[in-house]
Amino acid sequence: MHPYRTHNCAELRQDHIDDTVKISGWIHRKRDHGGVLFIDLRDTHGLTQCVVDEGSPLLAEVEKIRPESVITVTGKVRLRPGETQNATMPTGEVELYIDEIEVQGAAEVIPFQVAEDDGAGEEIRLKYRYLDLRREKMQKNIRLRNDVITSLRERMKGQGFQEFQTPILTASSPEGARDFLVPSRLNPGKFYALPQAPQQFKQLLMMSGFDKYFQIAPCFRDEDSRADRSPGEFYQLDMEMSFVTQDDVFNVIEPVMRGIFEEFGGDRTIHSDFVKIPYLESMMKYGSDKPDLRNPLEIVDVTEVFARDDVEFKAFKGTIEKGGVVRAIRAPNVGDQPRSFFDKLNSWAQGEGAPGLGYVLFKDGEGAGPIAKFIPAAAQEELKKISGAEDGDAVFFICNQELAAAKFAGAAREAICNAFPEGHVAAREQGEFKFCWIVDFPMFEMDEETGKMEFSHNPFSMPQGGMDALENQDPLDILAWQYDIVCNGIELSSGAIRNHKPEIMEKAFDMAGYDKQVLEDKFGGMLNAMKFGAPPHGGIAPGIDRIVMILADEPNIREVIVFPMNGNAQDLMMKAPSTASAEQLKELNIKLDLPKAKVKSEAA
RNA sequence: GCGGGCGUAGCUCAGCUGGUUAGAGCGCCGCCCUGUCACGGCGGAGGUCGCGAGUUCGAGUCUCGUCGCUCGCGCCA
Repeated sequence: MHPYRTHNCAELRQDHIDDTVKISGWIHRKRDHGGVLFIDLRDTHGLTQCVVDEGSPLLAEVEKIRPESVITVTGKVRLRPGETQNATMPTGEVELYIDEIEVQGAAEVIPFQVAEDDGAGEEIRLKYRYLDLRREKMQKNIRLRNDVITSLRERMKGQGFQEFQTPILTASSPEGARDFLVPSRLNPGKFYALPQAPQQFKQLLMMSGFDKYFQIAPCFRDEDSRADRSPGEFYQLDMEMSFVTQDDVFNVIEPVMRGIFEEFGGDRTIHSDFVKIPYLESMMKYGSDKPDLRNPLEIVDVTEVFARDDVEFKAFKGTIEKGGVVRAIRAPNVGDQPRSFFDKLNSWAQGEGAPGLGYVLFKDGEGAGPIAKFIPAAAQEELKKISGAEDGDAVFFICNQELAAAKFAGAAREAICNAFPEGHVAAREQGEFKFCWIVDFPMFEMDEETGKMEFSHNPFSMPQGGMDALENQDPLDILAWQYDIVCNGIELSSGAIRNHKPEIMEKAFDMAGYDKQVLEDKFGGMLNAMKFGAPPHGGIAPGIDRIVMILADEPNIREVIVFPMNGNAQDLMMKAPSTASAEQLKELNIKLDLPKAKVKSEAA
């Protein structure tokens, strides 16, 4: 007989009755009745009830073994008597009568409960992640993650993509997020950077003649965390292909996404259309470049109404005179909402730093609410016309400079939708995945603080119109072959048709204020490669953690990562990051120059 | 870097307007219990109320500072 097990903890059935079997696992629960004692033995597959029968010499020993200890038990499978069968357990018809028991790994008293969700906080869960991972929900999430990744691989391979591995120690790049740096011992004073994405490598693979690349790629970015952004590192389904247009990339990735969400989405439905929304339209209608299309509210521009001479709302007029805009959101059928509905939204807006959230409620044929008196009837009619509002609807207003107004209107659109009671006509749709492509991103944007022109997204994107556009269009009007894919308000990925022409590359970087020397220094490898025959190519890189997070219906991305860091990019279990020894630093030619406050807290 | 929330037993939390010995559930320890499956019963241990200052006759409770966690903004494919 095998030393540890003949079956796993989910296998035993009536077929096994009278067999002598051996199973191993963790003690999930113990129920001690004095004479007879039950153990639910757990492994990753399931649970099996084991019995220490009355009069067994093992009783005293077993009573002392704590929950979460690992044991191996040997004994005979027996049918459970009549009404003691448990229909809620797959193995509930039978039980194992223990003849022998061996403790493989004793457990001390555990800091939180594994067998049930006792609400333990994240800090302690991360410190004892291996205990947390034993819990049913985490096992399920991680299994889902594994299944998703397997399926992604198969779907990509099925479309003829080859899987690659690219370097982890590589060069820093000036665009994008902050890099993680790794000092080089062999090259004093020099540093590797961890890749923010294998961007250049995958493009170089295209230039190397591989047609279709993909990788389950680790990416490293030294940026602050969010609920949907794991600090430090995350994984992408990174892909790139040659001789393609934007539509070709969409046609490859849409069936992958649709397939994954159908396969693992349970009873949630996927909208068949992956709607394409130009960036500018998305910012106007949804106030965001990652709109949640389950929210039916739309934003409209009503600047002209508030600019009318007969409208006397000074707060908005002043902003309009300084070039600002007024955006409006129609909230349907809120005539019967209590005053608190509007007050809560107003205090939400104030909490966001706005003066408030003005509105007009159209009720009984006239406009009501705090600012209605500044808007004469004719102008109110105009507002109704533009926003589509009818009697019983309210229209909320946001006034600011264009970008700020768009962003705040986007936030207000979400806040208003969230404020609707359950079952409201405009409440967020449930049980759906609504995808969209955001396309036609601007190539450049103006940094509001410095007034300098910058790449608005990826500097390697091909400008629409190529060299001609760069030379002859207003830079701020140039669009890029740059796209994002969004699901339920979460940005899953962005991608682009890349710039594969060195002269366009040089021109674009020049326009973004990069010296030719910088381009040489930082992207010399790829720029050179472009001069030796580069195919047109493009790709995309959907975030795997986010996909799994949506599929698992988890509000926090750390719930689908085995060993995540906390919000401050610390691994509480492994105690990373940690200090380096004097020897290590010396070897790397590094001297520390720490801020005073840090030194103090370190000492304390 | 900024703003909101939280910090009380191993875990999750209660503790009203400041007032005697800070509570509950789970867990833990002991005893009892022959069929449970969140087993049950009786008893018990366990607290720097994050830390530091202040106000007060008196602070878990009020004030200020500080640290930690978390959510959001900034930042960021």
